[in-house]
Amino acid sequence: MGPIRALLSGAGLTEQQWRVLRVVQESGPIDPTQIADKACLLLPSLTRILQKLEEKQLISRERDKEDRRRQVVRIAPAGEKIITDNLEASLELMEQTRRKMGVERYEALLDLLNELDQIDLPE
Amino acid sequence: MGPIRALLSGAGLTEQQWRVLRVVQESGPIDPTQIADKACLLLPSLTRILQKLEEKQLISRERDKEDRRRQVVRIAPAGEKIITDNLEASLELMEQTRRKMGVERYEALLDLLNELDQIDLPE
DNA sequence: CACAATTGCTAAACATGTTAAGTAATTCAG
DNA sequence: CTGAATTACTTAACATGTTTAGCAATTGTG
Repeated sequence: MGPIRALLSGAGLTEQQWRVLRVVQESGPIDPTQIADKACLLLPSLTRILQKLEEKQLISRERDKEDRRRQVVRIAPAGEKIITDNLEASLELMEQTRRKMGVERYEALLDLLNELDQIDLPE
Repeated sequence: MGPIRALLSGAGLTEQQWRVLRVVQESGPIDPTQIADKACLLLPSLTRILQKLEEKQLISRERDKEDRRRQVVRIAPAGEKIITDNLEASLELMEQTRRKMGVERYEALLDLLNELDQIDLPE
């Protein structure tokens, strides 16, 4: 992730803030619990990240009207802009790593990591 | 690492503190730069960890007499005890994961991770 | 309906990762 | 030999991982 972090630091974002922003952008209005699930973050971490993103006005939050325990998170215009400004370069960097390592080996690595994750969860 | 963290929390240690302690125990008197290398830690992180381990009297530190920029870290008796009390269970937990995943797949995962590490470093 | 359990999130405390500066000791070039 | 690198750490600041508590809203049950 080193090169990607370098790219994002130019936009004033960390790796996780970027991941959360992308999840919100891709999924549309979404609640924090689902964001945490998709971005592989625990809720306490996400709480802080959402606070930062909201301060920077990259997202907006409001209470869910059906269930007032929940929130609805939406991406804000400034957030959209950061994504369009950086998504292409970010994907290219990932693609580079994938190619350098070899697509097959790369996929094998992801599979093995998922397997490890599955195996260790039940403990 | 979840189960191992649970084991170590009983001994009042974190995963990294344990890793550093083991490196010091295995290598004998050693300086922080080499510890950081073996334990895959950056020096700022290691500085704090050594401070904690020293507070707990699990290690001792002294200046190197040849080069006073350096330190020599040694394991203390209480540190030895923690290791003998926990090493076996810790190794057994790792072995379990290894077996559950399949020894071949496990080794393949380690190889692929090393490869990824090598590939991304030169960037 | 009242109350206990659950759910969704936040707060706080502690440990580490990461980067940038700072300090003291040592080395090296001119 | 002396001032400019370099080396070995340490400190500080910020972000996140992790665990444990806490609070408010909601749900389930008798």
